Amino acid sequence: MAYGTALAVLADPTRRQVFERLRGGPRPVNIIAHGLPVSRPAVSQHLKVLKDAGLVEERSEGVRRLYSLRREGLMELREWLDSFWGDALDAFKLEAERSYRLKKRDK
Amino acid sequence: MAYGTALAVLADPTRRQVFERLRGGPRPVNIIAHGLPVSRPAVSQHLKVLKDAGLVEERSEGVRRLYSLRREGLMELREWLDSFWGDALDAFKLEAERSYRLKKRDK
DNA sequence: ACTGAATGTAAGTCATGACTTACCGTTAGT
DNA sequence: ACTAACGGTAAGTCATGACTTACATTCAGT
Repeated sequence: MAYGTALAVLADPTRRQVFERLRGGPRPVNIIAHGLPVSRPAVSQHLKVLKDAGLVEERSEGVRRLYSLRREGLMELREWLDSFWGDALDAFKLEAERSYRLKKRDK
Repeated sequence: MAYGTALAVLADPTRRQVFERLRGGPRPVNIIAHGLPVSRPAVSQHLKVLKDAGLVEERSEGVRRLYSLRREGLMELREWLDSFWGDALDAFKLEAERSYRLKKRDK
């Protein structure tokens, strides 16, 4: 039931912002917190929650701790979502690929 | 940012149960509530939230109100999830299709 | 018209969890 | 060794939201 955890963890807007800031690659807490509307400790707490949920991983580098995305943590949630399209799934996949190609093109 | 709403709404386990009970087709509140660990009014409230989020739709039939899934309400969330696999998306799609075929086979 | 089934809504309670500030540990540089 | 930067943790506050019970509403059947 790990998709339930992922849902709960990503439901919080601030925590989702923290998560999204990791798209561009590993970042230290300092940088992640900069510009966010909450304090640095709050970001630390969010990162802990994200880490416990398997959505983020941590690597120590000297005094810094670099956090990065764990996309695998999203897999179960994705599969759960998929499960709502029964036999329509194939058609949906085609649609998803189409919109993906469109996005790719006008980049 | 409707995917944020979907995340928040589906984060609650009870509400998710309500949502999942609609997989089998439209159902009245009565039936949905039966067997759930909460009262019927609680289910009504959950259904309202789900409806406001566009995840569920309601059709009146006499004194009954039939609620059913709105899968389109999940689309934005799905696209947001997709966006985490950059160029690896194609590879992932193949993987998703593979596991889907497997599931289909041993049904 | 009355009754009962089905459901929404109001009001109030209570737990959870997202913050804050204060503090502590650890590493790097001088 | 001192100091400053980096970051995790403790403790306490406060708002949100998931429940409950009680009540109001609406339709179907007799």
